[in-house]
Amino acid sequence: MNIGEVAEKSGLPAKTIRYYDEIGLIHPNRTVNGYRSFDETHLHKLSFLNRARALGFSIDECRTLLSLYEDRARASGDVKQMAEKHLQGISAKIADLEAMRATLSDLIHKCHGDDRPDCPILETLAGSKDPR
Amino acid sequence: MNIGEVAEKSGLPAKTIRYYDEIGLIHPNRTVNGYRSFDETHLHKLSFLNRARALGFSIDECRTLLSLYEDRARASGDVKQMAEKHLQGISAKIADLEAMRATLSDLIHKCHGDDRPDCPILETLAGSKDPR
DNA sequence: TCTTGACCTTCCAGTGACTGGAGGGTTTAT
DNA sequence: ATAAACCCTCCAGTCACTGGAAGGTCAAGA
Repeated sequence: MNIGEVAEKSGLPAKTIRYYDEIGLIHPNRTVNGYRSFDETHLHKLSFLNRARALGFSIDECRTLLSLYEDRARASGDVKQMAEKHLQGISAKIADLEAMRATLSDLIHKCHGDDRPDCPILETLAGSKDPR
Repeated sequence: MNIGEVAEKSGLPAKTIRYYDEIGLIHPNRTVNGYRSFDETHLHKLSFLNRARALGFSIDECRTLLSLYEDRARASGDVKQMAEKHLQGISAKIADLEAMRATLSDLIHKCHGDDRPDCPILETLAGSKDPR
């Protein structure tokens, strides 16, 4: 398979696949003309990467996950631990964003939003009012 | 005020304040020795920026917010519109992260997490099982 | 056979918003 | 006089791509 085909099948842009090659996440063969050549195993790995990235794992975490995946003697506990740590990070981000959303939503409700210049949003940002 | 003092008062690192100067968000004066010199107005703007950034506004959005703040004839509707659009972005991010969290949490529950190698997390990433 | 268009290649630069560090000048206190 | 605590600029790195330039390759049609 050339890069275009594997890109379509894996769902990853060709650019991204070249990048994954560059940073050593995958090791496609090369044909005589210099084109990258992918087999089913490569496609499988790329799909794996696509799913792991969609779950928010970093490239480094993906590297670890891939090596765990390829290690037939791995302990599922190792994977679970990684996933749990990652889950904590996601939960923390959600909490941050929810705090932002609450504050912002509150400010939006307080702002009449017409042609007049007085605006609780700006006033809060300026520090003249408490954001809660 | 020197940069150290205004950094402490505004809550922003000195490095960040230099960066904001570089990209033209603030325009401190300079003393004869070349040090940046800040007054209350600068401090006020920096605190404004700190709060706006904490609410997740991008630097470009902050630039707009600052100019709206300084425009005595602004319409609060403009600010509200910006804030609403931003709120939508935040809500979208939360939704994405919540979907990740749900999938990940489910996978974690399914993984026994011991010394044995079989692991539903890796199996799902590999595509052999449906993540729902 | 020639050409066109769709592939593929590498390399370089840019994104956002900082952050770290090197290398050096200034000020303040002892 | 010197040491600590400031301040300065400039450069490189972060993360995970993404866009674009400049050019080689291949398959199909006229």
